[in-house]
Amino acid sequence: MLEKSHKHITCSTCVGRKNSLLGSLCNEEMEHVNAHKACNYYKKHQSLFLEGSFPRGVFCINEGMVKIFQRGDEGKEQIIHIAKSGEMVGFRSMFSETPYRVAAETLEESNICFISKDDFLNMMDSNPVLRNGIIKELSKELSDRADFITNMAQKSVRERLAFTMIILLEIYEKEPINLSREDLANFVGTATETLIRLLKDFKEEGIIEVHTRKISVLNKEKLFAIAGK
Amino acid sequence: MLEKSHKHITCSTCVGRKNSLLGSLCNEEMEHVNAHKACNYYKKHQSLFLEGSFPRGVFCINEGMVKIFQRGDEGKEQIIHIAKSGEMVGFRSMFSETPYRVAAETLEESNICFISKDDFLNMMDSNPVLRNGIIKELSKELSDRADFITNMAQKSVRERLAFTMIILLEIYEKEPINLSREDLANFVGTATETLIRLLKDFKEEGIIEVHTRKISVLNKEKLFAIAGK
DNA sequence: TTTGAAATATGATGAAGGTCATTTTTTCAA
DNA sequence: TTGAAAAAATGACCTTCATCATATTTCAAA
Repeated sequence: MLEKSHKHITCSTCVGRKNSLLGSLCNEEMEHVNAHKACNYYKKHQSLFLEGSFPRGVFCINEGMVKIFQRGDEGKEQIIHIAKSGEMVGFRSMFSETPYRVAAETLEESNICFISKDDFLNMMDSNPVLRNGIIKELSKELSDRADFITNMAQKSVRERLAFTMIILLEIYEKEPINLSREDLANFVGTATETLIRLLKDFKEEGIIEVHTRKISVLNKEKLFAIAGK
Repeated sequence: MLEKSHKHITCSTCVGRKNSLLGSLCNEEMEHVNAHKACNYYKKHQSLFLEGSFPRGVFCINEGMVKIFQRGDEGKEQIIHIAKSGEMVGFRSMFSETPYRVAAETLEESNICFISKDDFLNMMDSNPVLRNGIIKELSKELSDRADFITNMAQKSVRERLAFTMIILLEIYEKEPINLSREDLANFVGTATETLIRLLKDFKEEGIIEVHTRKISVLNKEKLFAIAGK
């Protein structure tokens, strides 16, 4: 149930928390976060932060989806990651004490809480499990991005689309993939027209089914085969 | 001076240490590392670790250069990073407790020390400055890789070559860039033939000067202009 | 110094995919 | 419900770059 007002969202009942980096907090810590955080309802296409701005804390997604992207020289977006319920965004640049080099924007209406930099860093100092979880997460993402780079460099758009759809399948779980063609193209790293043509191919090959903008995967195995491994 | 035997390299006299993540160690910690680490001389093109193997510790480059790369489906390498004196490699996967998804290999003869996982993790537990340095480094690399992805997705090979040469300029400092055409192509993410043709263009445009395999940059500004920002 | 292998270089060719123009469909607010 | 704007789809065209073939140069070992 999406809370459309600015009402407070209680950490202890947050659906995403159990699988999140904050799952390790003790009751006392959680209560502290709960008392100090700010909760916000975001409409579709609202910005969390912009490239170039300075991090003031971390965003914790209660419900909804957020794209993390960079704008290239000609203004075209490259989506780096799509974050969903339970994930935290905005803490990577916070550690390096540099301006954001990526931007974040909701893909759908979302409830997102904000924990201040000080509160978060204090918790990290005092909670080794949280700390190690963060380090692990950063390391995992580094590996993911290495894969991303290699895919970009060596795979065809068709292969990358298949790979991207597998990732989106995990993000959207049972739901059909619900992204604009442009966002999907910007995730795959191609032109919108090319993406649309490839979606048509996939449709004709019986790999996917499309209802207006929503895409359902019918044949996951074929996707794996195309993506290569 | 490159130590060509397996002689011990003393941390306190290590040229790279002052700028390294281990710069924050106190004397006691440094002595402990010094007493427990293993030092090795590597020939050119020797492997530090392979994709799929399990991390047992971190490699600390005293002298030399190491390429970090992934092998794509057709066996073609994609170079993700080139590490030099003072840098540590191999700790990213160590934190995530997963097999390496990248491989590391020397680009030239090198002296590289090895610190065991336990020793390193213990230090991280007890030294907050080291810990924060690591987190900061991981975050910085995440940003760099986001740039890398966006470049791959949106820039032409010519633009990427210029960008890559700027990075290499920082790595090689005053020295001419000394990489095989194949490695350079695998860093830029293109075919070796295409890379060679572009180098010829750069040469004709007076941007670089080439002596056999060594490349000197004559006009850094032009490189920046081509790379775009 | 010679010789063979590896690295570098060049040429020819074609496919992948980007761009621009235009049409069709969907969405959303009035 | 309708009309306008945004999104999606299609077509035509052309540039970039990968691939394959082959030539030339460099390097190291005999």
